[in-house]
Amino acid sequence: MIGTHSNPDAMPPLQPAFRALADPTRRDILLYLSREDMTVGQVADRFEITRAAVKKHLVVLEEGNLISVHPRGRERINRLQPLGLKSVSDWLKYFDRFWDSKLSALQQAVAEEESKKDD
Amino acid sequence: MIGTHSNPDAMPPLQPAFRALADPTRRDILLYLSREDMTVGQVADRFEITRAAVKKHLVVLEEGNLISVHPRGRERINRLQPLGLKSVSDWLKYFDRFWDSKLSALQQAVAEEESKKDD
DNA sequence: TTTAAATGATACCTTATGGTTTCATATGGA
DNA sequence: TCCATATGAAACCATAAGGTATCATTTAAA
Repeated sequence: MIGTHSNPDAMPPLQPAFRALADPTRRDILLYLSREDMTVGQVADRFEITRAAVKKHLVVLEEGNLISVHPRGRERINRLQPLGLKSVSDWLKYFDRFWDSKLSALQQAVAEEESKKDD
Repeated sequence: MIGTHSNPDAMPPLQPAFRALADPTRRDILLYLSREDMTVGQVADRFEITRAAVKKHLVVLEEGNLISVHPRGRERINRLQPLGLKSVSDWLKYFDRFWDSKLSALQQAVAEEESKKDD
């Protein structure tokens, strides 16, 4: 059997992380946070959408375990959390062999040749 | 500047690929296709949703350059296309240093200590 | 040629998603 | 204490997304 969307516990679920990464604004936020921790307001200043919208994105990122939030006084510091990204990276690693190995390259070449008339 | 969602040409755009990966059913389809090429019907047999729904997923996967489709007679063979996945993997690679290096581990430890009272 | 099989396409429905506006709350400073 | 600042939260909107049902089209096979 493959997948089944279920989460046999243990490591963090993939779905919230993949969901979070699906939006380009959220991916950009992650890039900003990879350079420095930022308050909600600081992040919002980088975009043209409202602070409320940015706040929503931050919640989704937090649900995906891609960032952690740390209250400091009346501010909330948003910090990149690598572990969430790692789980996604690990999922992708499975496919490494499909492009990284010479065997794969060969298979590709054969396959291409085999279906010249298609596509 | 960071991101900006724009695509300076050259390599395939990330958005369609990330979008495609956001759905658990589509990720499962990719896993199936990593084992063998499949017709639309064969893929549909693996799920409980209708063939039409599966077909839509396949279109999204194709738009994300994650699969290629090859007509053969009245069938259409769906094949995993590693290159689309690679672009996503490359995007993620940027974050490797945030969990893979010992420096990062140190930074994490310090950061954790620094915000014990939070969270 | 007639029919069944495999797929494509379209219309329609419900819920999720990304955004905005507006109002409430908490906290640092004068 | 009083006020400005930083967020949080809720209501509301338009559009995207995932599904279904139904009908058209293409191709293998009897």
